[in-house]
Amino acid sequence: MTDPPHPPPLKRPTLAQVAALAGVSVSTASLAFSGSGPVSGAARERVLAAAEQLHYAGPDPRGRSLRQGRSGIIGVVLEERVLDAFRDPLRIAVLDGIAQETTPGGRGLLLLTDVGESSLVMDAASMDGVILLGCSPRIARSLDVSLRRNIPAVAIGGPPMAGVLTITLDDQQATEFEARHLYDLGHRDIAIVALPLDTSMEPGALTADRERAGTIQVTLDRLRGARAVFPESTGVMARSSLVREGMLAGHALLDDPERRPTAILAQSDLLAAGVIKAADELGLDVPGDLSVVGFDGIALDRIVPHDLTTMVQHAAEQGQAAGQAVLHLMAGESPKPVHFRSSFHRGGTTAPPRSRFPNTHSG
Amino acid sequence: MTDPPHPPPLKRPTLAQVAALAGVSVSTASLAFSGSGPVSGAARERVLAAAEQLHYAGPDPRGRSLRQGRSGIIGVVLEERVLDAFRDPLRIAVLDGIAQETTPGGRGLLLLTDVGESSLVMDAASMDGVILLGCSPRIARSLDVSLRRNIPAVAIGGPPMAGVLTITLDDQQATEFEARHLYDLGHRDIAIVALPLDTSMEPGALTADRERAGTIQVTLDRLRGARAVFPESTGVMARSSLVREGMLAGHALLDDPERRPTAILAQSDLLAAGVIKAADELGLDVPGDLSVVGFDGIALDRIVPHDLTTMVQHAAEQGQAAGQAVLHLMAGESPKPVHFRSSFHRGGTTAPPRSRFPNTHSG
DNA sequence: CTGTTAGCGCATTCAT
DNA sequence: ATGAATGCGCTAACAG
Repeated sequence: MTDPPHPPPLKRPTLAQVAALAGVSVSTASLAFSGSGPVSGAARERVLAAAEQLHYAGPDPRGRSLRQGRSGIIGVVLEERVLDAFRDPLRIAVLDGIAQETTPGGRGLLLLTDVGESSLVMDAASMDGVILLGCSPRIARSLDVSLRRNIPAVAIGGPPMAGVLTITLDDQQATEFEARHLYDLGHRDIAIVALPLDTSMEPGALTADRERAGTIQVTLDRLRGARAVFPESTGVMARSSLVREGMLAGHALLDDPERRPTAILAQSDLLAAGVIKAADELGLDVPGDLSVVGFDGIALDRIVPHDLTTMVQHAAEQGQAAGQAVLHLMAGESPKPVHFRSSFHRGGTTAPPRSRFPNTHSG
Repeated sequence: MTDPPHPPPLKRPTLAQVAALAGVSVSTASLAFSGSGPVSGAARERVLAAAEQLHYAGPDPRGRSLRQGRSGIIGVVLEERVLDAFRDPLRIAVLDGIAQETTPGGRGLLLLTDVGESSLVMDAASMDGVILLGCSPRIARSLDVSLRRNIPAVAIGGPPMAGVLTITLDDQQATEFEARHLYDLGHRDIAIVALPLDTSMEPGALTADRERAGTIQVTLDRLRGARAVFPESTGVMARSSLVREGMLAGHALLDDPERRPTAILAQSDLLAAGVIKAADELGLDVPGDLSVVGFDGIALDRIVPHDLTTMVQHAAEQGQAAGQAVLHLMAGESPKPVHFRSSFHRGGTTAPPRSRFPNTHSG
């Protein structure tokens, strides 16, 4: 925060000046703008004319916000830089849902990226409410400030936190459902392509050590769901939810024909798309040689020509629910916690495993 | 704005209360927090202790912002709803560039979607500066309010507007360059897949009427560039920059073998990817049977297995430039206008057209 | 219908 | 090094 000492504060006309020019009191002028009180048509006319003449653009939000005790701004905390956060179509859909609910009524969304000196931002910004996207414990630090300010907070996913209305997701159960789907098809040797376990972790094999050090709830939950069916399953951790990352992971898991799993459970659709592309490059048929499931249910049908088997998340609705919840909290109400369930989409990327021993094929 | 009458303003501790508890004056307490003046270590200690005890989370941004005349908030105006705006990877990159430059120093980005009652938001939000993304004239209305408030404004692309520092792009020249590339390869019969001409326009054929009614600068500029080389060229207008839309457009242009162009100039890489997919579906070889160029230079190599010939825009840098410019304006300086040039990327999706009359093939 | 009064919470003079 | 006073621009009570 080493700005030049005093960025010259532009001089703007004030309501008092307008009132003076119009020959009315400030309160009358105020009413003329807000329309929330009885003002004679003539008075209003004069005020507006005076405003026009002075290039007065309406009440200054700063004064208004100080007086009213609210700013009309809702913060959205992202855990990554914008580029990474919005590369994920799911997150965009969530944000869109939030925007749909909250921006009517003259409210705005303040984007806060929780990187570096973000706590400064949370300090400096005046928000009426805050929505948290993403959910490592590091975020708790930022959150702490909001809570101390008594700013209503809503989180989507993530661990339950005191003072935060959390919109809960079924990551674990949903993944377990998928895993069971693979199990029921006959798969016994599956591999996982996981999302990052921690923001500061390098991608690589999914070792027990790294898992223990993991902090990102959604990754851990989905892992847990997979382990409920395949306790010994392992795999690789990707750097982020990107097709490219999925390809790298896919090659890591599939390049060696000796140790190929019969199915891969990817923790996002984009990762799954990458895995399928890797399989394509290796000449493997999906689902003939390899079953693949994703997670999210984003429209992927143009990236890979497959109809991906996945768990569909209702992202826009999650965003809307978060938006509604924070508005309710701001109004002093006590909205009930919401839980979202994913829906299973049986696409065309899963099938029974090809027998390892074609000659025992009892057909 | 029909909120319940009086959303109960949460009671938060004030600096005065902290000062009282600490046994110092408010000004001393203020200095203890801002650190911008001489305070004895002992006094600071006492103030911080008192703050801790009262759960005081630091100076309230509202009072501070009113007093200092600035809020630390930079507005970003989008012309569409979040979902549409951020489906475009280019826009995300631009936003990321903006964030990189502006969010250090404790500033936040306020997302303003210019839909519906947006002008309310521009009225209500206190911003120190504003950056405009997208550029239909409708935006001028929103802008008007900011300008009247003397809020520094920077636009990326779009028509020059009074009072706005515009970061100019070379859409027209860049498209002309691409068109000439196709011409030089021997193409004489090309079709255009255009971005929307107006936010309220249905997709369909690119007629002269619709073009005249077009309002979106970037689309018009790129059309103009194409026309500089192929004055008679026509094509279709897509609904937005999406692969799916590109496929629809591609089929519209390619399904009838009798009237197939030898090359398609798409106004975005995503549209180009869709065109290529449509060509694939029709059994057409790219670039053998059809040359395709895009625009933007986003990393597309995982969506279609082609290396797309395109004009690379330096999106992140554009965002950074806009961020820097608005910061300079806020500091009272007069930054110079910036112009960005796209770079031509010769990929593998363009080649000379196959002769229409193989038997005249003079090889 | 209109004007008067009184702060909202804070950073900043200018004294001491 | 500290404190007292001032007002940033506005809106909400209340009084007329």
